[in-house]
Amino acid sequence: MKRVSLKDIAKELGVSTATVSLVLNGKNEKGRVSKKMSQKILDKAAELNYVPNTLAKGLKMGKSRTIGLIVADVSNLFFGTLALHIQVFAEQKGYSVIIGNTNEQLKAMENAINSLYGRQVEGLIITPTEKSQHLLIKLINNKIPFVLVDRSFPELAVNSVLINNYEISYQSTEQLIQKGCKRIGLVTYKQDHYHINERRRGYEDALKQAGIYDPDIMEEVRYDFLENDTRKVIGNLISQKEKIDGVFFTTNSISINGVKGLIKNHINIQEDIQIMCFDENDAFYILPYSVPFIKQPIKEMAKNAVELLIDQLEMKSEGTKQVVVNAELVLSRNSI
Amino acid sequence: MKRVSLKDIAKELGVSTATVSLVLNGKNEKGRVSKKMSQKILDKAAELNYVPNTLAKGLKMGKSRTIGLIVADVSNLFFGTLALHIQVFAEQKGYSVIIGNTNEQLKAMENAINSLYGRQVEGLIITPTEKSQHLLIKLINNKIPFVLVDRSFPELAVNSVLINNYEISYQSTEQLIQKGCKRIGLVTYKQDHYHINERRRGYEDALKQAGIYDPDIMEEVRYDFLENDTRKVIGNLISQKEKIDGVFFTTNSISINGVKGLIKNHINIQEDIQIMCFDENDAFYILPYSVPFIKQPIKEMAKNAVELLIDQLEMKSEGTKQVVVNAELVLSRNSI
DNA sequence: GATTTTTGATTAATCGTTTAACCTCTTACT
DNA sequence: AGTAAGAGGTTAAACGATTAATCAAAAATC
Repeated sequence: MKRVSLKDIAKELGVSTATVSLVLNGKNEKGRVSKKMSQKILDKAAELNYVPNTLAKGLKMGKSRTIGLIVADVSNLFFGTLALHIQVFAEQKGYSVIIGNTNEQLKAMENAINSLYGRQVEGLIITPTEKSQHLLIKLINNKIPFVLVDRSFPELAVNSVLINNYEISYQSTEQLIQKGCKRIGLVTYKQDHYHINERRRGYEDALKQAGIYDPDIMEEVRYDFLENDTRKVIGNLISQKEKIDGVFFTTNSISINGVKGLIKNHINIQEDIQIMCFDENDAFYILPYSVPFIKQPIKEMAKNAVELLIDQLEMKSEGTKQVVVNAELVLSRNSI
Repeated sequence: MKRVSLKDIAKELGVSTATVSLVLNGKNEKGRVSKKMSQKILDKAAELNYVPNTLAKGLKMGKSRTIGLIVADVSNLFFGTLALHIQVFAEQKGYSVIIGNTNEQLKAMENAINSLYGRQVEGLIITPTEKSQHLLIKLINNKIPFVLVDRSFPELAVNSVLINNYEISYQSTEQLIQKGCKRIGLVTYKQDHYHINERRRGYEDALKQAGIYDPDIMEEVRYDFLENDTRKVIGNLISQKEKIDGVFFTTNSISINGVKGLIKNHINIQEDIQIMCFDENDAFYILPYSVPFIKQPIKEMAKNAVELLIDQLEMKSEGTKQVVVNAELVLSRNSI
């Protein structure tokens, strides 16, 4: 079925498209179009089921009312939830969302940016991949508004929405210490993401503060070999001559795999070893022992990212802004 | 920064936009444009960082190369994963994805359809809400190609990608029976979704076949009061005079809440009661006992949905097609 | 040398909207 | 009556791209 255009309505009514456009956009101030005609146009539009062509409008107006969202990982709950919340908030503000995916690949991020740019997005919300600073700088030079979420580069003055990675990690580690842990291991990614490193720094500082810092029980795993590497480092950790009594996992995926590894090695979580996990997971509510974890306020992050971006787009705001939302330390399973 | 258009390149080179367009689209067959000119245009385009305006092109060509994705629930891992896989497959085929969200609300689904239609999507992939048949019929009348995923309406001859809900549920229930369960309860949604009811039917038929069917231990929960209702019905189930020894949960969210409820009531899963959960969850890999569950092939569903839709768009296929992909019964936690 | 072909481009219309500028009647005012 | 103002529209250009039709000059053919 051919789509109904302004022209179709105009033709049926014997008026010009200008008149129709004026009426349908509520722009007939000062009685430019008569009541009667207005009504006829409105009626006809409804009758024909007219839906304006957003592309044409966007082309003419130079505004697409679309924002691009570039996320990292297809199969990660965190990004999925973030994406869908962003969509909801954006829609509330009258913007549509087109998504792009990087799979943590720099090249894919570049492609996504170009593709979305070609689709005339007015701005971008991005969870940048490692070493993507130059792409962001290009965006800045081209004056394309964007907001980073979840991750950022401290050396770049850009809009961002992050959680308090350092602080919450420090506090979480302190918790373990308060519980009596003396040798707290770490499992983190081997990479160069600021936000992950901040988590590590928080952990390290808490240990130093308590005087129990030991680099020997800090392990790194590769993103592309997460399962195997985690299994391996868990093995390392538990076979230390001086037994460890706690572990801090710096991401969701590491937490899951770390817990799996501990269980597989018949470690009794909470009795033999205390753990602290980054990110929420349904599993933590279900396990027969209480798993303390750091809950990221995903919805709030989404909200802030959308607002920050749209403020930029609508010129409500100048300069860059760094928003930090607080993660929450969930100790007891009061939800059960 | 003003976006670079064909016109800009043309002006700088002193040629017409037509020439530029021809070259940049590789349409200069039969030597319509000279080698030299071609190269100059290509170079200039690269120099100016030209990115074609997909909106303008779409307007002109009557093809947006965009598909709309309408999913149900923001915070559900299943849909998030589905959405992102669909995006990846669509991109591989040269299509962008715009997402809409229904939150299981009929009105929101209608809005989403209109919004996406206005954005000239060429087709839609939809997880339809309850009672949305009339919206789909409208789509059919307007000859807008679409594919339903995860859910469908058996009375409508439409394209769909579903899993083998009935069969896998039947088999899963048989498993419980084989394990020796004699009284297997059910927790499902109180609603009118065909796919969920098929799951129930599979469960029921398996019980009937085994001669242990009992409507008294089939419970329903409301979507909007999932947590409370689940807690309540779990209470009902475990306080039956004749003790139940198994439960079948028909969705992911019900499974999670159901397990929570059982644990809260100090039921010993696997010893006191066998369970069977619909949908994968990290939790099931981590629990100290093995939780059998039905794993949906989300990626395959996404792939099929995208292919089905694009075949329609590109006229490779006529009529409607119902694809059924097989879910997998995961019994042992061999992943740990 | 005249005509045809080929080469290498341009012109102009079009997609669906928007909007500044213009036009033509009525009606009102002095 | 003459003119200004208001009412109610229309015209036409523009957004950025595509493409059928056309054109001019050079090369090839007879």
